[in-house]
Amino acid sequence: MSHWVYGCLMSVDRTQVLRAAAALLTRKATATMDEVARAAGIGRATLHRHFAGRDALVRALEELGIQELEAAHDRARTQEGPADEAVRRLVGEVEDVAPLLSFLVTENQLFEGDQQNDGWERLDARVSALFRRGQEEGVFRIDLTPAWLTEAFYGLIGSGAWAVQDGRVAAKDFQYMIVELLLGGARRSVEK
Amino acid sequence: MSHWVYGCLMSVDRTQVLRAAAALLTRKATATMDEVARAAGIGRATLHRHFAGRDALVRALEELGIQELEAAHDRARTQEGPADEAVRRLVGEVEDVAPLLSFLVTENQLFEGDQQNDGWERLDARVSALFRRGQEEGVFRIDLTPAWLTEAFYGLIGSGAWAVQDGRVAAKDFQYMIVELLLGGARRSVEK
DNA sequence: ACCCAATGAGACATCAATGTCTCATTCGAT
DNA sequence: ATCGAATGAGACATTGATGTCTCATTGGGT
Repeated sequence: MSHWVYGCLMSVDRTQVLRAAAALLTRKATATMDEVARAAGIGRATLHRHFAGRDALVRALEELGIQELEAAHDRARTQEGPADEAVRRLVGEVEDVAPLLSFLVTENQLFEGDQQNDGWERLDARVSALFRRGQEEGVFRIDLTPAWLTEAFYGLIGSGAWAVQDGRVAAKDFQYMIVELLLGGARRSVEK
Repeated sequence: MSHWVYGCLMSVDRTQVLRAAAALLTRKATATMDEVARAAGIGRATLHRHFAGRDALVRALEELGIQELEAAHDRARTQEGPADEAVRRLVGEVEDVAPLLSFLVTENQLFEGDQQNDGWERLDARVSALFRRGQEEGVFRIDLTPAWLTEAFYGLIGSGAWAVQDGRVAAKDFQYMIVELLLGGARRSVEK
């Protein structure tokens, strides 16, 4: 009586389950394991066989997110060319991971600093280094610290992801809106 | 054997309980009712007598946050003077409510759009109107929509609040960092 | 000095999510 | 065709938070 959409037995695709989980948890962060399982099209028992518990699932999502973010950094080649153009490329490459990133950032704030994944530090360091490089090359202003620019970067990515999801911003404008605000600000500049 | 810090019986100060709850939930959004009660220095039963349940508590916090934000708007006189200066004043006035605002925004994202508090629409409208005014007066660029600028405003406020709480940004720099990034962006402008 | 409203502490039932287990089923590999 | 590994469905116990209740205590108001 059941109907299988595609591939029903033998070896559940772990990555595909993670993507389904990310898609759901991104929209509803409080979704239960049962809901995640249904969203992934598998049984709850099977979900537990692959991920020991909710924590394990979230950590696996963390791994996935970190991997994709590092890949985005690599693709954006953030160490090459003018820093502002590198930021633009980075935002563009990060777009697909933005909702997942937003979820993970919120989730991380709940963790009381006990055991953080090292990946975050590496990513923070890469973003921070990009802004620092921009400052040293005279492209970015020096009165805003790299730490704050990094924080703002994540914040705007998250805001952009939510705005797109809620339909307040068109998906095609995601990169432009974020980059223009992050680099140029809201004030109308005289020149340009 | 017990020691009362101040006022131990008769008529718990509702506002003070809300402030304690806000202070705790801001740091740990998943705190239980029991933890909230302890943080407020009252019994769990008493907490339940004043707020029917967790939902009621969060809604009361929403009311409090909305009231304080509207008060901040009033104090900032966002309809007077140049729009960019009005934004600067607004950020300054909003600073104290920032952590609570951050918590409520996250909490609201979980609600599946069922019953939203009207206050948010009013606040959104005020912020949005400020940015629109700035555009009409030629102070703000017109290629970034007021809706996005509003979203970014909230996002940066939240990022700033977390950055301060985690010690990545000094509390005294809160207003400056947010305003400068929001209005001027990270790019170093030629003039100025 | 008395009374009563409000509190704190704790017992209790309830509920939802979790994690574990069993068992029949189904397909892939041999 | 057969075997076996992995699955789905569901039962079950457990845990943690919630909401309700009782009762002794306290202190302000009269």
